[in-house]
Amino acid sequence: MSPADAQRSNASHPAQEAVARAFGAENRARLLARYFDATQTITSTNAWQHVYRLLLWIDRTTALAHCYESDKAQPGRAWYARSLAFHAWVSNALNVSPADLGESIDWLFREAVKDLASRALAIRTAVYEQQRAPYAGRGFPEPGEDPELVALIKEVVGKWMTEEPPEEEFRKLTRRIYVYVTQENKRRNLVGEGFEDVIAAVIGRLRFSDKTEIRSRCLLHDLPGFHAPPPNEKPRRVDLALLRGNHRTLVSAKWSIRADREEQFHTDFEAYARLESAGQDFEYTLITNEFDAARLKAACDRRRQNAPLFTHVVHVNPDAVVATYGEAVRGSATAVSAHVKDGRLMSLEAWLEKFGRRIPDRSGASTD
DNA sequence: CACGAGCATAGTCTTATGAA
DNA sequence: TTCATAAGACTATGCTCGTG
Repeated sequence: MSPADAQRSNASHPAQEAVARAFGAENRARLLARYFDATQTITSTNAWQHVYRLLLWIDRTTALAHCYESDKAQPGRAWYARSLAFHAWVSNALNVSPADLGESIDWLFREAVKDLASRALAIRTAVYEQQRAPYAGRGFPEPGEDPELVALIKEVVGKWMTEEPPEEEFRKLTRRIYVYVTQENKRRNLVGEGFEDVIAAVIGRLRFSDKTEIRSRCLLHDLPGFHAPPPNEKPRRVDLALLRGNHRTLVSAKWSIRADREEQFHTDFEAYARLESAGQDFEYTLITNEFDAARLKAACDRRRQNAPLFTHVVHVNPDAVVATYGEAVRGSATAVSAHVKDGRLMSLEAWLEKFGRRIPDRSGASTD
């Protein structure tokens, strides 16, 4: 946190008070501190549970835990069955009923947006009146006017209405619906950077035998043993960097993966390798919550020259992927279950365990 | 404080491929 | 022909930072 950030953040802020940037680094850190301070045990084994409690959410169109693109997860389509299986698996693993899962997950988003809705609906009345004044009396539409949506509502529930609501109330309703629906689009930022934050927070709270320094979204050349890029090249950032002794792990943390974004894995690594200045190996590890078998397979198999691109490919919980695909395993899913079995697709737990055990004295030199 | 550029996050939508 | 999978393109959004 920079001095300016520290100055802005007021320690006496009550938890519910409005914050300037609900999804910003400062507020995420504040919320995560609150969450983890109230959490007794954080272990490699339950790390994935914290990830899901904090970040996983319910897809409103299916009312099931989100694991795949919404359009392919609609009732009757292939991923609806898998979404059901995933929902069942998560509920069971978190020890809540399928009906209550929604209240047990998505903590970070639900906390961050708590006062966003009311702020989105708020109108600075004086300014608003002034803005509309020149057009007064000309029948200009009011904000929230949406005859089609109103017609839809009336069509479905109208017969239960004892009287016709005033137009103004319908405008309030349509505005609230709009805010509610579009709120979902704001999730992406929080999931993405929040994923990095949560992993960093978990690692920071695990008791490793060796001290580990964790940096989020830092510049590559601020890490030991990396050059600054030439002036005509933009500086590189690393999602997550773990430093321990002379051991450097660069982590790419992606909640989900798409083909076009995969290309970046390669160009990022190419830059990292080219700008390496210490003449020593570094790890390049992917952590993801992607559920698509083909994308996971591609990440596991992706190569650079004569070696796998990623030192490790880590999934929040591969058991969830296996359970989601269920019995009907074919195509890429076959390869993925093989990768799970042979450890190429690692669980977050296994990766944290492995990381916690490693002692960086490969050279045999004294660490004193 | 307002504004915009630039970067970054992710999900959604569209098109291509291949198998039944 | 139909459908799921796979690959790729596109979009909605927020934060940070610099500028006026």
